[in-house]
Amino acid sequence: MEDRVERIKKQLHSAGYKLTPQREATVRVLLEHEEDHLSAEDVYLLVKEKSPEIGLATVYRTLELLTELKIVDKINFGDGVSRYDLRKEGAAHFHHHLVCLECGSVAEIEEDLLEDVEAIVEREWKFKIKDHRLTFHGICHRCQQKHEEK
Amino acid sequence: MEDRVERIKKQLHSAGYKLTPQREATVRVLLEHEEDHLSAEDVYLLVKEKSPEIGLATVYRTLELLTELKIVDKINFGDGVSRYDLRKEGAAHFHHHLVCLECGSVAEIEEDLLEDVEAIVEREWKFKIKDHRLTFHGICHRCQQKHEEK
DNA sequence: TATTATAAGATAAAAATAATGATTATTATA
DNA sequence: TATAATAATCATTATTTTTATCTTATAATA
Repeated sequence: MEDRVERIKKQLHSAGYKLTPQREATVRVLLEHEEDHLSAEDVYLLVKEKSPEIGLATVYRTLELLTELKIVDKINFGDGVSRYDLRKEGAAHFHHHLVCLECGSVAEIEEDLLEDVEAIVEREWKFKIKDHRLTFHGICHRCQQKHEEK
Repeated sequence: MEDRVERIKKQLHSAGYKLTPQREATVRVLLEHEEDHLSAEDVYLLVKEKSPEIGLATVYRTLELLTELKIVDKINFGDGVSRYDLRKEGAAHFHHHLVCLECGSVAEIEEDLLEDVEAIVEREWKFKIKDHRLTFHGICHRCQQKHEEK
């Protein structure tokens, strides 16, 4: 945990920014909720628990900054709010998501899976891929089982 | 064009909705701009050119309805606005996008490309896939050439 | 320490979307 | 065809999310 904060601090520094207490608090919330997909509002409320004096605008600005530095990814599952997802360290590519249409759960897939597809796209469309977003919408295992029980 | 409107009309009917003049005007705008990725505002302005009496709320509701019926897909490229994209007829799956980070152009890929990946996800994660979203962010062919010229 | 730059906080503003309510149009039925 | 029931519309307002502004505070540098 501490070393990850430390590394993010360095990333900020090398881009000319500082890890202020507010920014650190925000980063820590993101680290503590790595599995979730928090909206700006979610992050704000969680940061507020520990640092009640922080402002919403600061959280927004921090998330924007972290997105710019590719420390987090801003994603949208179609529910109207942007969500922020910490990039895994050393991950060349953004991970994928499985969004359950019934219970709303969001699972992550770390494996790349797209290597072949990307090779095809780069070759056939002459498009230089920098990043990708892949989300599957469907029914998660648990919700499928619920149906079977009936 | 006419037959596509006709088919969308049938899709609406079979779901218990009607193709009102306002809805038809909206659908026609979508058909005429199939290559673009229009925001609700864009659609509204275009529909207004031909049917100036239409209201923004109607456009929003129509787009919502069309999304519900899977006639259009609501997508988000991360720029804050939802965009609406007509589903290709007979397309079992939503097409993919190539978003250029430099010029902002959005190209479409009709080919599925994900069959293998989906098979893996369904098997390994026991996730029943209903739909997917795949977007590549990168540099389009034209922008790459611009660089080479320099 | 004085000066300058950067960041924070609070609030207001903007933008996008959704909801409401009154009115009109359409469809089905008598 | 007239009437009732339903559905859709417009105009407006409200809500939600995000961004901008302005002042104050903090930190870095000369």
